[in-house]
Amino acid sequence: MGINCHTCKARTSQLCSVFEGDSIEKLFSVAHPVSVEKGGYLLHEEDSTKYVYNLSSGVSAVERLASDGRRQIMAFVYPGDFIGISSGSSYSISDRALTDVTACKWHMRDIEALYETHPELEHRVHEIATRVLAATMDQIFVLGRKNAVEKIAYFLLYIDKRQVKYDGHTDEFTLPMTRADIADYLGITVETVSRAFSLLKKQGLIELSQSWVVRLVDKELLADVADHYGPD
Amino acid sequence: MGINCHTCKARTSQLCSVFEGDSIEKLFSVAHPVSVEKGGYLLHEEDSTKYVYNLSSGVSAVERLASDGRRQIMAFVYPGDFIGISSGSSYSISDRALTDVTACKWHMRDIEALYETHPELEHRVHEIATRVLAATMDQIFVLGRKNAVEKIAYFLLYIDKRQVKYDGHTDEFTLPMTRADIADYLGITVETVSRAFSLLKKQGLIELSQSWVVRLVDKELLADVADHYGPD
DNA sequence: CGTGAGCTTGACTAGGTTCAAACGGGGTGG
DNA sequence: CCACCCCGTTTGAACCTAGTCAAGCTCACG
Repeated sequence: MGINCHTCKARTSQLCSVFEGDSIEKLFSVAHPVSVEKGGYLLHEEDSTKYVYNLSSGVSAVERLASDGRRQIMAFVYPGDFIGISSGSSYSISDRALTDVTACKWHMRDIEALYETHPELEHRVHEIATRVLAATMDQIFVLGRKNAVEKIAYFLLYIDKRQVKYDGHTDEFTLPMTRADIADYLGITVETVSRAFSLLKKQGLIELSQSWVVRLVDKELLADVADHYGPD
Repeated sequence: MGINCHTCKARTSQLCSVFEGDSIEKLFSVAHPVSVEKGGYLLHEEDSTKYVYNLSSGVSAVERLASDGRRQIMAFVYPGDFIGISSGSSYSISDRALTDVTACKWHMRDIEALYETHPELEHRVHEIATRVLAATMDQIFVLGRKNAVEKIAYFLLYIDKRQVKYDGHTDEFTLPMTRADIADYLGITVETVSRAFSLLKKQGLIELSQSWVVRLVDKELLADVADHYGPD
């Protein structure tokens, strides 16, 4: 899998950054590198919650699937992000790779063993949980109280904050997720996502060179739209 | 405020139960009892995150208010529940008392000081955070992928699980929140909440002796409705 | 007994879903 | 190499769920 801490995109993540310089080997020595190809699952609902993951490369989606096929994506996961925070003995969520993905997997027991020599580690794990919670609260507001266009504007700014930019173009990025994924993240349908993209394009707030390559032309205005769009 | 650990409804909460018997005084001695009357706020968005709260009596609502008046309730808080898990230096949420409320307030520093003598305490705090996260994930699914009737059925079962029952009636309870609160929790309008209640009543799944006194007649069927309601 | 906040109900509207068709681009096999 | 096909996307039109606006009701409280 060729994961190397020194070149890893997650090197500066909340977890790994506790270990400076070569001491990172202490953490890496108990890590189990995993790689999953696009469409596969890093994590299944029914899996035991013994393990936690730190994404090294690629993008994945934390999702829940109902018996009748309705899907809800809880979060998109980027390099350095954490997966596996859970209560109970099995996850109630799955994690699907949107691109080919590599990650470090740890037995939670091994992480906890490092708490003694690196007390800061425990604080970080706790910090990660509260940060995830804060992001989740944002999403609750978006799902409950925003209309389709506001949701898409919010989504684009959210992705913009996290996504690696193309070399020259500061505001252009490639979406790793399909329209269906976006729809399932925002609680709307594919068609509505597509119509909202078209509308923002027509208004000149964004440009789409390919359907999955987005350029944010006017972030200020986009933020206004994310705040409020509609009559008056 | 007359809070007394021995009669407190939160005595068996995740936090307090770490201290058995009279040792609870160690926790209580650093607590600041607070009481807020119906409609008041325990917590404001702009407040510092130094403090955490454990509700002793009453019910409150964790909410976020947008500048244009849109409100989203993140959770209803019952005795024993925690408030104040947050990242950053100020809360991005408020907590409004739905009834008269009493709570224990601690400086987070004082709780952390107790970690040394009671290591279990730190685990509990962490456990609380992950539990809150799990509940929040449930809500995301509900907001994103359930229709109005499913939302109400889900809501009633959710309240049923947490709410104190009337002496004789095992399945009858009093709602501390208004229809508007329910609407803001589920991301719908007051009218839609009211119509869904009427529909469930007409179908014989619930009874309403007063608009705020609910009896769940058939929980099994209600659970089915919460899972799926609509065409086919 | 009157008042008002909260709840219910009705009629209409609108935003989003559903169903359907057409488009586009990338990959495969002839 | 090109044609074809498939998957994801876009667009259109009809439909429907939930929102909006408005009126009337209930009940606790002064």
